[in-house]
Amino acid sequence: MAPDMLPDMQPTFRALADPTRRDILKMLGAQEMTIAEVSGHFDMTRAAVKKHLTVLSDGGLITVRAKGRERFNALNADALRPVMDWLGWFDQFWDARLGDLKSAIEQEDTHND
Amino acid sequence: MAPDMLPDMQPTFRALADPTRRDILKMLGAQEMTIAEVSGHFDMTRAAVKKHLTVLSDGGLITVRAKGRERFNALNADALRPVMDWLGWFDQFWDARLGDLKSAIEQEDTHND
DNA sequence: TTGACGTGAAACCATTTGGTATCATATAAA
DNA sequence: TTTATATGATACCAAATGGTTTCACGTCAA
Repeated sequence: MAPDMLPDMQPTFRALADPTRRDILKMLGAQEMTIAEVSGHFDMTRAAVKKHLTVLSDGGLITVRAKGRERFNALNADALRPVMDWLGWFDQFWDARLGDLKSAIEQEDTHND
Repeated sequence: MAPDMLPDMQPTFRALADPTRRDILKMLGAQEMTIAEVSGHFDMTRAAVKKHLTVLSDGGLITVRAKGRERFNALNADALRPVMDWLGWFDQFWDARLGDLKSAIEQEDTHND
């Protein structure tokens, strides 16, 4: 049972720390978009949006597919898994108002330690 | 049914974006600590740690209780709730490997829209 | 009362960050 | 082929960030 190589979450947490980037992620949840399309939703230059997309890509949160001269940016929600897991550690300190749900999850995840 | 005032998650996401601060949060999960105690675990000055604690406090992630000349910093895990909720929106894009758990959660949370 | 101790706060510094403008390059269309 | 389009990349800038040092202040103990 070698310990799993845990991914470096830092670029992901970093990517999530900016509100514009969080908005972009939600937008990409609806559909994949080119840089120009994403830029159309914000009051900033395409270059600035491009930088945000690079940070999101560094965090693994989006994937880029090239087609001709266009680049389609798509959400990669799986990159949120390590973040969710990290946050999940703090479940033990929450109020009991979600007790039912919590115990269900813990039972399901018992083998995950 | 007035829409809930959603908290400003930005200071919380910001606070989570730094690895030192994430480490501090986990430390405070074990026990509340003074600044000096927290500082003892890091290779940086007390002043630097104090700044991190301020950022964590701004994000609502810790509470500070004064006793004499000491300040006890305690974890406030409830501030992670909005973050978890925000991330939870992306569940719909995950693989189905947790399908059982997911559907259980969704059923439980149906009234939460 | 006099120190020692724990903390707060300010000034300062290098680096990072989020934005801009500008130019280069590859592809699509006329 | 020529031109328009979509993107990449670079230089530049102001502000924020993460760290330091230094000093002031309240509290506990001799």
